[in-house]
Amino acid sequence: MEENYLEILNPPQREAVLKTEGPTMIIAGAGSGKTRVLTYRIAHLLKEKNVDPFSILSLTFTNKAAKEMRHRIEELVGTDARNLWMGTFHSVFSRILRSEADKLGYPSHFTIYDSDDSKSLIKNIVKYYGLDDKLYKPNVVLNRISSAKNRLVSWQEYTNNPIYLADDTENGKPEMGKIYKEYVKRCFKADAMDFDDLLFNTNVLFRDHVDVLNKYQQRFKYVMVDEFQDTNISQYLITKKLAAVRRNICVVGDDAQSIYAFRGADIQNILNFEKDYPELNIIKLEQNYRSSKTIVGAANSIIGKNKNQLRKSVWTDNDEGSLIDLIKATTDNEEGKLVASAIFESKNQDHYHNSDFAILYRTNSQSRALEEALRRNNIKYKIVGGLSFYQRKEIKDILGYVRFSVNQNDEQALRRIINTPKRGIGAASVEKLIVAAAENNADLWTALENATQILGGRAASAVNDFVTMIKSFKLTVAKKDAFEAASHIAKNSGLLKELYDDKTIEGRNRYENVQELLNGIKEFVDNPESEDKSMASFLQEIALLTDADNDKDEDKDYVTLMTIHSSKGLEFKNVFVVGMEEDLFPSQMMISSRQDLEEERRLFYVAITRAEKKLYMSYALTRYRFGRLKTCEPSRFLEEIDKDFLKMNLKFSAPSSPAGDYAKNFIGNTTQPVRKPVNQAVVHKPSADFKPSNTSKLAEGDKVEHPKFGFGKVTKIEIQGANKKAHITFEKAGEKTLLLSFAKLRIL
DNA sequence: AACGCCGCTTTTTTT
DNA sequence: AAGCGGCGTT
Repeated sequence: MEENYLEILNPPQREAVLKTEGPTMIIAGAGSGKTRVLTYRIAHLLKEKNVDPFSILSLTFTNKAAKEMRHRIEELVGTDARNLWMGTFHSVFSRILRSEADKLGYPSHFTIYDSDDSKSLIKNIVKYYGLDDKLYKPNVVLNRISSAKNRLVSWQEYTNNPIYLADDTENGKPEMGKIYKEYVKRCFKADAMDFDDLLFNTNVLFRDHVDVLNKYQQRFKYVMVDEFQDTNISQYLITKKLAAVRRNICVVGDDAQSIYAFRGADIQNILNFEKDYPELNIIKLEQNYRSSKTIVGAANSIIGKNKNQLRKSVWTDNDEGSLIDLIKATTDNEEGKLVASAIFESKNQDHYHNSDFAILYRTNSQSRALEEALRRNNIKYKIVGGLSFYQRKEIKDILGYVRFSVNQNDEQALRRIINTPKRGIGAASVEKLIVAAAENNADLWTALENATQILGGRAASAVNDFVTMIKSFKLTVAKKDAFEAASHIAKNSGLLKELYDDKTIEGRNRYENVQELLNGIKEFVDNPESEDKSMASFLQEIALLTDADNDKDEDKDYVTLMTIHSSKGLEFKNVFVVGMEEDLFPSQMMISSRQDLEEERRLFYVAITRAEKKLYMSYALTRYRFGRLKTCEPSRFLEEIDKDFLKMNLKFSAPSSPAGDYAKNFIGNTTQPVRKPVNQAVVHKPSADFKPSNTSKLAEGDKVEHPKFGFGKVTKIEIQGANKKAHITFEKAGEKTLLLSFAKLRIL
C-alpha cells in the first residue's frame, strides 16, 4: 500500500478514513470522493489495523459497486480483499439466510421470487378469492405488502391492527390483509422468498435466534453502509442489531440524494441514527472534486428549493466550465436527433470518446427515440436497465424448468412451464391440480404425481409424461454441473427445438439469447472462483443480479443510456438530461398523488451532479406517450435553475421533419390525445386462402366473399364507439348479418 | 385445447 | 405500441 495515501486526502476525508472505532456518520456531498474514502478506510483497517477481512461487512447499493470497490481495495492491499463481506443487503443476507434457513423452516435451496413472480402470484390469489382484479391490481397490492414488510409489519400484525383495515377500507380494498396472509403462506409453501422477505426474514432470524445473532455480532467487527439515505427501516434494524455489540458502525450517505422513498427508503434513518448513537461522530465531506463550478452551482440552485434537508454547502475549486446547453426540440424523435448531433460535434471538437457521454432520463420508455437517433448516427451506445436479460420470456422459460427441477414446490415456475411448449395441459387442468392439492393439504408436486386420479384420461397422461420428464431433470440437476444440466434441460424440454424452428427474426434472436444464457452458465462453471458449480448455486448467483451488474462487453467505448435512478454513484464527462417536461419530469404520478416534489427534485440533483465537464438538458414540445402524441410544457425544474448557468436557445434549431410538421399542427391546438380519423373501414385484401396479406379499403355496396357466409354484399359500414370499431352489415339473399370481425373478408 | 381477433390497460423509478 | 384477457372459432 502506498506510504503516503493519506496525503492525497483532504482533512475531513482523512478523518473519515482514520476514525474507524465507534459509530460514525459521513455526510458525503455529491462528487466529494466518497468511494475513495470508503476504499481507503477498508484498506486502512486491513493493513494498518490488521483486521481480518472476514470480520468486515460492507453493504453497498448495487453488486457492481461492491465488485468495483473490492477490486480497488485489492489493488491497495492484495488478495486479502477477496474475503471481505461485501455486497447489497439483499445478496449478503440471502447468503446468511441460506446457511441458517432451517431455523426459519426453509430449505437452504429456497427460491427467490422476483417481482414478476410476486405479481403473478398476487394475480392468482386475487382470482382464487374471486376479488375484483380492477380493484386489486397486482402492482398496487404488491406495493402495499412490500411497504408493510419493509416496516416489519407481519401479516398477523397487519390483520390485527384496525388502523390498516380502516385505511384499506377507505381505499375500497378491505381484503388487503387477507391477500397479504395468503401471499405469505403461498410463498412459504413454495419454499420461496421475495425481495422484501430477504430483509424481513433476516430480522425474524435475528429476533428469534439470539445465538445466530450473536454469532454474526461477533463475526462482524466493523459494519459499513453506503448510500445510507436509501436504506429502509428493515435494513436499518438489521445493521443496528449487528453492530449492537461492537458499535463500530459507519454509515455514508447524502440526504440530498435520497431517491428511493417509493421503495421504503426513509431519510428518517439519518435522524434516528443520531438518536441511537449519542456518541456519534459526524463528518461532512463538502468539497466537490468532480464537477465544474457551473454544474455545482446549478445543482445547488435546485436542491436549495427543498425544505426538508440537512444543511450543508457543497462547493468546488474546479474551473467555471461551460454553461449548460438547453436543447429545445419539436418532437421526441427530434430530441434524439439533436442529442445525437450534439454528441457527434462534441466528439469532433473536443476529442471525446463515446464513453465520455451519458444520456439520463426519467422513464425507461424514453430510450427508444434516443436509440434510433444514435443508431442513425453510427454512435455506439448501451442501455443499462430496462428489460433485463433475465426477464426475457425465453430465458425465464428455461430458468423456469431449471428452477422447478431444483425446487418442486416452486408454484410460479410450475405455472410457467407446465404447458410450455404446448403439451395439452390447459388452464383448466392446472386449476384442478391446484385445488386438489389444497384440498388434500398436499403440495403441488404430490398432486402432479397423482394426476391419474385427479384428471381425466388425456390430460392425465400428458401430466404423467411431464412428471417423468421433471424427475429425470431432477436427477440431472443433482448429478451434473450447471452447464451440463441446463443444456440437457433446454434440449429435452423441447424449448430449444421450438425456438430453433421459429425462423422469424425475433425467433432467431430468442434462440441466440438462449445460447447466450448457456454460454453464461458455462462461464460460471469454468470460473475457478465459483466453488459450487451446481445448478442450484447458479440460480442463487443470478437471482439478485441486475442489468447494471452485467458489463462484460469487450468494447467499452459506448454512450451510456439509463434512468437517473440507475445513474446513482456514477460519473461522466458529459451528461444529457433529456425529457425535461412537466408531467414527465417531475413525474405526473408525483404531482397527481399530491406528494411534494422534493424527491423528484433530489432526482434532478442526482442527474446534474453526475456530470464533470458539461451538462446538456433537453425537452420536446410534443411526445408520444401511451401511443399518443401529446403536447408538452417545459418542466418547472428548468425555471428553478439559476439562469446564470443556463445557455438558453441553443445553437441548434429544430430541423423540420415529417413527424415534426405533423406535431406542429397540434401545438397550441390541443393537449388532448391526437387520434387519426377513421373514415373508412380498412380490410385485408385476401389471398386465395383468406390469409390477410395486403390492405385495401372496403366501401358500402362492395361485393364480397366471407369465409363462412359465402358471397354477398356490404350494405352498411358504421364506425362506432370511442375505439372506432367498424360494424359491417353483410347481406346475402336478403338476410343481414352484422360482422364485427372482417379480417378475412374478400373484396370481389 | 389451440388459435385468432378484439379491446383494454399501461409506465415512474428497482433490489 | 405492446402485452394480456376475453371470447368466439377451429
